[in-house]
Order: sequence, then C-alpha cells, then structure tokens
Amino acid sequence: MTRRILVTSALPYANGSIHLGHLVEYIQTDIWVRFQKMRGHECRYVCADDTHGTPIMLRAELEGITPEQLIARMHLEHLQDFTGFHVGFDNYYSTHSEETRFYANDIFRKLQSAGLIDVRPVEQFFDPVKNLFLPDRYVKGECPRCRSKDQYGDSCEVCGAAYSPTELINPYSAVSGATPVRKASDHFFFRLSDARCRDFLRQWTREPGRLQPEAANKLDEWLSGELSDWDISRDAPYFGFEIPGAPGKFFYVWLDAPIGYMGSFRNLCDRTGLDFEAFWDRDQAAREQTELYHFIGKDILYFHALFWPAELHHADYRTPTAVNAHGFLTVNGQKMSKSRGTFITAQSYLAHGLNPEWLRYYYAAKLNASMEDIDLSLDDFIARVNSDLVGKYVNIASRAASFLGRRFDGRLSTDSEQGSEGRGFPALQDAGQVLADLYETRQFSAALRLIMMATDELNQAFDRAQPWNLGKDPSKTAQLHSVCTQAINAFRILTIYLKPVLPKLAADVEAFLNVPPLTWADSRKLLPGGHPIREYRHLITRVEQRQIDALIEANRESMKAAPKPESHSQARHAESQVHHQPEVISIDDFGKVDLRVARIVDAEHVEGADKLLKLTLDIGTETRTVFAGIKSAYVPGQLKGRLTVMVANLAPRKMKFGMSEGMVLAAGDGTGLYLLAPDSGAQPGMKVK
RNA sequence: GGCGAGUUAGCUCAGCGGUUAGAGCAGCGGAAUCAUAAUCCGUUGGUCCGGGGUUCAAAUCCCUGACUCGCCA
Repeated sequence: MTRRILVTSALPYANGSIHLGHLVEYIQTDIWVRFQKMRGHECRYVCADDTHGTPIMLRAELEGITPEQLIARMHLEHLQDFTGFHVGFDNYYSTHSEETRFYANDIFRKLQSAGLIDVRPVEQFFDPVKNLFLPDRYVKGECPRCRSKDQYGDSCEVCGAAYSPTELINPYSAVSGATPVRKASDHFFFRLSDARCRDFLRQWTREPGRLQPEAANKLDEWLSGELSDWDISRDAPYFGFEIPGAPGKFFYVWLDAPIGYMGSFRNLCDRTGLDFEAFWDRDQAAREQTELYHFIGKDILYFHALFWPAELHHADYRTPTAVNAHGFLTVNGQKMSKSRGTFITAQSYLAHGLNPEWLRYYYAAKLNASMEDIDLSLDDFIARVNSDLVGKYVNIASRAASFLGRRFDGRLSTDSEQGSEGRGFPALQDAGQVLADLYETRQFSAALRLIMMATDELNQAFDRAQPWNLGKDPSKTAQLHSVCTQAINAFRILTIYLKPVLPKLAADVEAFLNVPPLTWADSRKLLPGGHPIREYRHLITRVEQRQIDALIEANRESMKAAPKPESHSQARHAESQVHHQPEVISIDDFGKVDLRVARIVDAEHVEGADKLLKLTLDIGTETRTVFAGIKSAYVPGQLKGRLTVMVANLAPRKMKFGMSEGMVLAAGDGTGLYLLAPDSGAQPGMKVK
C-alpha cells in the first residue's frame, strides 16, 4: 500500500543563520523523507522561515531596512544553506504569507466560536521612548541575586539565577536605553486551562505512537497539574498578522509558526494540484488515512504537543500522527561556543570546502529515536568518516573497478551465477527488511552499524578471493571477472541502503554504475550480465585534520566579539515564552488562603540548615512550628515577641529538620528580606482579609 | 529545591534479566599490494560511576550516594 505522508521540520527563525545544531533536525528529517520516497510512498516535506515578532522588527530597524526585506534575505540564505546540505524540501516557504494568515485567522475564529479565547489585561514593561512593550530579553539591568550588570530580563548569565524582568535592579530598555515603565494592556489567551483541552490532551498525548516515551513523561508533568492559558497576542508595533476584529493586536509569533506548516503545504498544493484537505481536514484525513509528522527539537515539545494539537482539534483540523523530538547537539562534549570556535554555521562549513555528506553520515551514525543529545566529536568525526566511507564502503568499488576497467572493458561478467538471475547475496539482500524497519523508526545509528558490518564482510570476502593473484593466472580470468562483478553488485546494494543518508554520493554511484536512480526495491535485484559501467573516479575524499582546524579557527571569536551568548539549542525566539504577569484570581480563590496574625513566641537556629530558622508561632487557638527561610535577614533574638502574618492552612510539609506547619509572609526582591508586621492592636489569631 | 535523562575499553558508542560484556576507531604484532597509506589476520585493553538489595542468575530490576546534562519553580 502506498502511504500518503506529510512531513515537517520546525521552522528556523529568520533572525539568525543556520548552524550545525539546526542541521541535526533537517538532516534527520531529510533522511527519513528520502527513505520514504525510495520506498515508493507519496511523501511531501515542507518547511518555511519563521518570520514574525519583535526581534525581526528591531533587527530590520537596526539595519535600516524593512522587515520584509530582512526576511526575504534570510529566506534566501536559509534555503541556500539547506540546499547545500542536500536537504530536499518539496516546499520551503514563509510564515509571512497570505496562506499562513488565512489559516491563522481561521483557527483563531474557530477557537473563538468554541469559547476558547479569552481577553485579559497583562502588565508588562513598556519602553516609553519607543512606545513598545518589551519582551523579557529586551529588558536589561543588574541581576537581583549577584548584581552583575547588563543582564537579561529572564535570567542571569553570570550566576544563573532566573527571575522576572520586574526584579532587575535599575532596569533599562535594551532597545532605547530608557527606563521602562509598567503598563497594562489587553491580551488574547487560548484557554488551555479549559477542561476540554485538558481532557483532550490527556488522551491524545497517551495514544500509542504519538510521542516518544520520554516526551510523554515530560508532558505528564504539565498535564497532571493545571494547564495555564496561553498568551497569543502582542500589541502594535509588531511585525506579524493583525488579529481580525482587534485593531492594534497581533498574533504572537508562536501562534502562527506551526500554522506555517499549513501555509507552506497550501502553497505547494496550489502550485501542484495536491489536495490540501486530504492532509488537514479532520474527517477527510481520517478517511483517506493520510499521515502527518512533525520533526522538532526537544526544546519546543511544549508548543507541538500541547498548544498545537489542542488548537487543531478544536478548530476541526487533524492532529499530527506523531511528533518526533530529537536532542541538542554538543561539539566535543560541550555546548557550542563562539570562543571555542565550535559555533559553526552551515555557511562556513560549506565555504571551507567540507563535504556536507560527511556531516550527514556522522549525524546519522549518532542519531536514534530518542531525545538524547548527540555529540559531534571532531576527532571521532574525522576517524569515522574516513574509515567507514572511504576505507570501507567506497573502497569496495575502487578495488573492483580497477580490474573491470583494465581487464574487462568496464563490463560485468556474463556468468549466469552473477547476472540478474543469479542467487545474489541472500544475507545482504534480506538485511533490507531489517534496515527498512530501522529507518522507519528513526534508528539510523543502528542501521549504519549494520550496513558497515556488511561492508566489512565484503572487504573480507574480496581479500579471501585474492583477485590480484587470479589476475596473474590466465586460466582464472573468468573467476577474476566473477569476483569483481560480485563486488560491484554488492556495492550497489550497499549504496541503496545508504542512499537516504548520502543522496549525492548515491547519485554519483548511479552515474558510475550507469543505472537510473536506485529505489529501495532495487536491492532485490542485481545488475544484468555484461552490464557496462563507467570509468571509476574517486567518489568521496577524506576529511583532513587541517580542514577541521581551519573551520574552528574561522568560527572562533573572542569573548568580547560575541555580542550575546547564543543558545546551543534551536530556541527559535528571543521573545520570552513565559509571562510573569500576575495571574488574576477571584475573591473565592483569595478566600481559600487562611491568613492569620501570629506572634513569634520563639525563634531558633536550625542545626545544619543554611537558610532556615525554626519559629514557634502563637495564633491564638494553637501553637505552630514553622521553618522559615529568613536566616539571612534576621537573628532569632530580634524576632521573639514580634507579630507577623502566617498562612495557617498551608499543607504541612515534612522537612529534613521536622514538620513545617505553615509559612510566614515576607517581602523580598532577591537582595533583602522583610517580614510583614500588622499595625499595633492586632492580636494573634486574627484573620487577615 | 522538585522532576527527568545519563555515567560501559584510551575515544565514540552498542548491549537493557540468561554462556566467558561487545563493535568501530586508536594501540600492538603480522600478512597482502587490487584499492584514496585504503584492506586482511591476530592481539592488548573493562571493580559495566560507588554502596546496598531482589534473584538460581544483575551492566541490565529496586533503593541509596556521587558526578554530568536538561526542564521546572
């Protein structure tokens, strides 16, 4: 049966260049897609640039061009990079397109009719000079914990503390330098907290085959608690799609990014006559059994396995058949680093004359179906590529071809044992089944191990046959011819198995063997007797240590030259995805908290605790023991006799030092700590309301 | 702090309850000369992170500790 498959890779953000980290995903996806196509399935691979958001807007402004000009340039660059690594998209489009706008509006309206869109005020830092709401990373200031200067609004690069922008000391706008002010405005929310979403996701994420087990576990962490609503709008000025019926409000870039998959595919359908609905309409897709796969990095699992299926489901679209997440790339066991020269762009790799198929092969040799990170060990890269591809695989063709060319005019033997009717290579050909399963389940490293094992065996067989001796004995010419023919036939089968990983090399082999493009099914057949092959030329060269050295040197930047530390992940948006707006609660919610005035009867140090003091609190009706993390700000003596406020109905918590039966209230910004105290007259046990 | 993943030969990794723990590369000794100094044969090398437990049997399952890496608060 011919399967009908639509595949996507995550959309790269149009704000930066493609680097080796990105390529893990595109190469993984491309290998899988090429495999499906070789199997004869109808498989389409679409992607696009992710073009919206504040970072794009600001960067364009900085360069003195329009956002449209910026994204047009990046689109060209990205596509060149991907093409350079033989990533074969059926369509590479842009989210800044009418198709994507159409589906964004459509999904939004359907969610709105379903009652899944809310409007609520959100308070954010606002740049009064630029008249712009600032994403967390665009607010800078001193770290509230270690006081390092010029830290971003979400976390400190020096001490690693995480906080919200409002906690920064002396905050300033990274755009204008102005002191930001707090300002509220209405935002649209997708009500993920709605029971319909929760129930749907709890079921969907646990359906077999949807997610890798680790991914499903990860999602359970979110799904077992309350899901928060998702803020999907941003205020003007914003480069993106204006929300229908809401002037000045735009879709947050992360809303339209996955919708870009639909936009790109729609565009492909319109150009080629494919049926869009067969792949996206819920009922039609189910009826026609089309499949949809998203390949993503583990960093954006949240968006693809929670928001995205919930959106699609409630807008009557089909949900993905599966979401396949991969891990991050490390280089020499560490995060990619500009100062170490391991932050390598796709462009510089190609510009230094390195063969993209070396990297494709190495990644494939490391990739499996899990979310584990993979390591590009440069020494191992050189050893592995040279040994496997040059020393083993291509070597088979090289050593057989020299005899065929010199002695047999480039023609294969007509010996019936060797022709298409011959018995062939049962073990090697049967391995095709296992290998197909391994490719299908994305266990590329296991597939390549198996292929290289077969390659080793072929070299051994060739050695045992000793063709160089057969050549010296005129009576053994036919035998020599037969040995070389066998080697070429086996080499052809290996090439079929490697073709998803090495498409260019496979094309060169097809030219050398003088055959049309090889498909998976061709592994069951051999070349016909007497088949003429072309003159052998080197199919691939070795990686040289000095090439790697030059690449590293060219990508090395001094610490100062690197303006901002780049994430080693593919985190695609500098815009914060976590909003620290105070959540609005009802009076009933507030009423659940039983706040009581308490007198501190006793306070003492806790043996072995760095931060804790043990407090004995009188709340009128009873006495409570509370361990409070206020040792840094108070000595026990100061506290005895004071009045403060405690949460009386907090679930007791067992700590290493004993049971803590509540908590006292204190204010703090990371630098100081201030215990709350009621005005005089308050008595222990009084309810705070 | 909570949760998760990982720790196996010099390096990169398989193995995930069942003979004496494996592969590739590197190392060492040899062979061969068809092949891009490629190949082939042989060989050295391991308290499977530490400590407990379950089992007839543990690298593999459970508990615990250390370290590494993520995610969350």
